[in-house]
Amino acid sequence: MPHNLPKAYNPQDIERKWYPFWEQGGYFQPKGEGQPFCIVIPPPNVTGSLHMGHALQHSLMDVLTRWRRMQGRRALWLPGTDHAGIATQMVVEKRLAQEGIKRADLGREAFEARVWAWKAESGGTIQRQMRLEGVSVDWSRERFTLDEGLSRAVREVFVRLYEEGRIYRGAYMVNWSPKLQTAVSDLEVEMKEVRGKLYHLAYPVADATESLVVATTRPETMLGDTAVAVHPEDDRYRHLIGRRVRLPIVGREIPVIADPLVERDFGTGVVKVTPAHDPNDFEMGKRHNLAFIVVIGKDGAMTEAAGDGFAGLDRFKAREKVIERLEAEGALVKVEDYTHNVGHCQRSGVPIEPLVSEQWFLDVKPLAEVAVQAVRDGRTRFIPASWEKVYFDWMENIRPWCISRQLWWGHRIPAWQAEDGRFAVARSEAEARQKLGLANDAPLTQDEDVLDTWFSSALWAFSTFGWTGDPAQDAANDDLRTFTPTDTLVTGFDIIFFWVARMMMMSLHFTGDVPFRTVFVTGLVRDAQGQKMSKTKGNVVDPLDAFSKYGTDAVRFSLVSAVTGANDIKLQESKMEAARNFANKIWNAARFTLGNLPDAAAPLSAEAPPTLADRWMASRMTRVTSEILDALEAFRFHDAALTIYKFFWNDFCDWYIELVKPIVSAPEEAPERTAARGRLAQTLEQALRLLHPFMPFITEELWQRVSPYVWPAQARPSSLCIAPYPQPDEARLDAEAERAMDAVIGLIARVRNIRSEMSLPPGAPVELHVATDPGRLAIFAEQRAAILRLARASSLTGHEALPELGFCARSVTAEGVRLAVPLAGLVDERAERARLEKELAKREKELAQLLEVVNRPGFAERAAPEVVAEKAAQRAALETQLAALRDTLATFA
RNA sequence: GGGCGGUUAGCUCAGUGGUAGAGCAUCGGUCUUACAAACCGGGGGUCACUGGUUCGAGCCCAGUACCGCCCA
Repeated sequence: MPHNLPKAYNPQDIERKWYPFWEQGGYFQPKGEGQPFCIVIPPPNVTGSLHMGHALQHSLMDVLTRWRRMQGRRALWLPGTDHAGIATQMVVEKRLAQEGIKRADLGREAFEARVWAWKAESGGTIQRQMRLEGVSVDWSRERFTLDEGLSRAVREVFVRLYEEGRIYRGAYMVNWSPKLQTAVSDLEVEMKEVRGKLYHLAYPVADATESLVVATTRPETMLGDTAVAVHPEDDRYRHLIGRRVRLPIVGREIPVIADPLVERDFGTGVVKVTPAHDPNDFEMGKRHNLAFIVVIGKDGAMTEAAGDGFAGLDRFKAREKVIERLEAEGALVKVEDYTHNVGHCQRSGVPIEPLVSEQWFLDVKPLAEVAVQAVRDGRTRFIPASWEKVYFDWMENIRPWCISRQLWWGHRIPAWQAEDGRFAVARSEAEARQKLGLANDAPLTQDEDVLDTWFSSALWAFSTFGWTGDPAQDAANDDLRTFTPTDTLVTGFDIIFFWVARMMMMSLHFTGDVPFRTVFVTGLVRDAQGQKMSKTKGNVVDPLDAFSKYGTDAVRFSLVSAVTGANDIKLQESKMEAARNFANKIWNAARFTLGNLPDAAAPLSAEAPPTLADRWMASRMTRVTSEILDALEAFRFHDAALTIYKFFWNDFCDWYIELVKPIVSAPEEAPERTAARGRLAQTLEQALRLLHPFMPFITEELWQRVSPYVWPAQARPSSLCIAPYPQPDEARLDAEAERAMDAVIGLIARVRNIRSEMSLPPGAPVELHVATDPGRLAIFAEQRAAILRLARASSLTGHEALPELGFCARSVTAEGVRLAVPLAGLVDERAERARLEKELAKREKELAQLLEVVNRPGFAERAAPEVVAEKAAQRAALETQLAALRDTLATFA
């Protein structure tokens, strides 16, 4: 017995040892001359740790990469991490806060040093965890968004976009997070329904007795109102256009303007205009040359301009106070409950303050058009394709991207200002001086802001390969030439806008090609109840806990099996348990196989011809292999996983192993035994190769043990990861063997059913009589031993027609094979009669359903000929079965 | 308000227009020396609803209800 496998599969024992073997063996580096295959990883937060979403996506990427590598492709899965500006800075600030330190106390340089220190301390966690996942990434090509190379790419891209006039700087309305003290992009604003109030305020018209009533949800901004507006075609107010109203509390006189942006049916149809604090008002303010009065500062508190009694108050406190004052002045007409959507900072949760601020913007519109076209042309496709519409909709309504952040952790904007106030955007300080025509020692100050993290992520698909932007250098860059455009991106739908769309734009703009050919979109991993996992809910499942509980292979398999389209996945213990059981099944099938192999690990000769079971197995293997390949090519992960699961468990274990058992474990040496053992080893070996992308650890462990019996020593690959992925071999398709096996399996199943239904004692041997055509009888005769053993029969007698056998249990298989099991003395006749009636009823129902189809008017003429023929065959088979059952029942009367 | 997705067995979900499937759960029986994390057998479904197309609809079309997500 050339193995010492423990009886039960214990994942811990085997999962530790293979990753170092693979990594040290360099198996994950692209090799050879095969067609390249490349995936770049969505870079996780460098200081983060693994969650179930990673586990899902990494499992899928690993399936694809390992599969392609085994197919002989020059496969590269490039890993890396993201500096995650806001998230990381927040964590470090929180840690500093525990020491009672504020970021401002430290100053920029010291703070940055602290972040790097934190990165050094916590960094590496996710890489270690990824190794536990078994991901076949090439660590030698690992990248980090703040690496020198990637940073250079960021500067290059920034400078070029600036020179092209696509990046510009200016004071515009942005989404300001008073908590984070930075601008954020539109995407980082989450609209939340808020139950608030709608305040109706009366602004008296100057030199008149009437008032205009405006409705607002944010009365505190009235301190900064510089107009009220009505719709130009609103007859109710037409006469007031151009007049002035007096702002309560403040006393300022402001104009009544007409603007088509005003919604006539909102409130009274008159709106207050606060150009400095509302995006719509900002537009109106510009159109009508209104004054911009900033009454709310970046800290969310009222400014001096808000006036006495308000300056310094928090914006929400100020609201209360404004209301008090308005009420006192009699300007508060009414207050009603009002539910509306308010933008909140996605990261910190606080309400966003729209305010005007000096920021850097990227005009993405022209880039978006190119990126849309690439998907329309099919140069990049989304799977499922329905996401393309989402992508188009967003891209077609895209607005300038605010790319500057008032943070310290990130890529500092490559813009320098001279003492005279002029500034230059450049790749370096030296270049800036040159551009400004300054001396080498002239003082310059670099822009304080950093870039949105997603700006560097947008370059990920080419910056990671060492792109420089210099045509000569890039042409000489092997990796860049070989692996871009990459093949597949696997990512969540939640970052299609943040990341996928922006990579499309940047890659197309700077490399002239798409970043990837296919985007496979995944859903969210939710908890067993379908709730989104979150720390506050406490329902987060740590993948590492799942790995140690069920085994990494099992968790991976359960995740991959759950992937259908981009549907969300509910993480269920029962699914992981089932996968663990599957791993155990594989383990034990290998134990059986190895336990029947000789000590000498060498390929076994096959001097005996293949048995029916062998031919059937080979044929099934071929079919299953092509089904798996079809599924993988089409990203149907669930189908691929389920196909191999059913094949391994139902075909290989339940039938093939059971059928070869007596032969392979025969006590005496014989060519048949050697051949059977060899074929068993080959089948297992091939199945392990099919399974490897899904369950890398257990398959490597077992393959290392069984492959020496299959591969000649010189030809044997040193690892399963580089062994060839099975190819369907048409020559091994054997319809005849499949038909014969179906008959054998059908017969055994009928006998087992009789046994169980008649409650025959499990050990009681039964005599089995069968009647069918001579061809099948010959098959049964040949398979006699197997039938006797698996049906637990003591004898098998073939007949042309069943003879008089006394009291029997009788049945008929789907193929029309009649069978009888004499039961005299074992059970009473009524039980058998009841069983037969039940079966008869079942078949009659089937026939009735079938006849309904067949006899439908028009069926014969209009249905496809194959279908008509198939139905006819089914009908004949059913009628044969029914006749047999009725014959039998007649003997009871 | 616009768009997208979902509604199939007790639960979670598959399902290419041709007699509804899986895993778990359930019921009955088995320690049959690879595996009790297993084996053998069984039960369980007006495929949300209403129309339409078709010889034939879980699948295609239109609408309704409920649930979820995205965008405004």
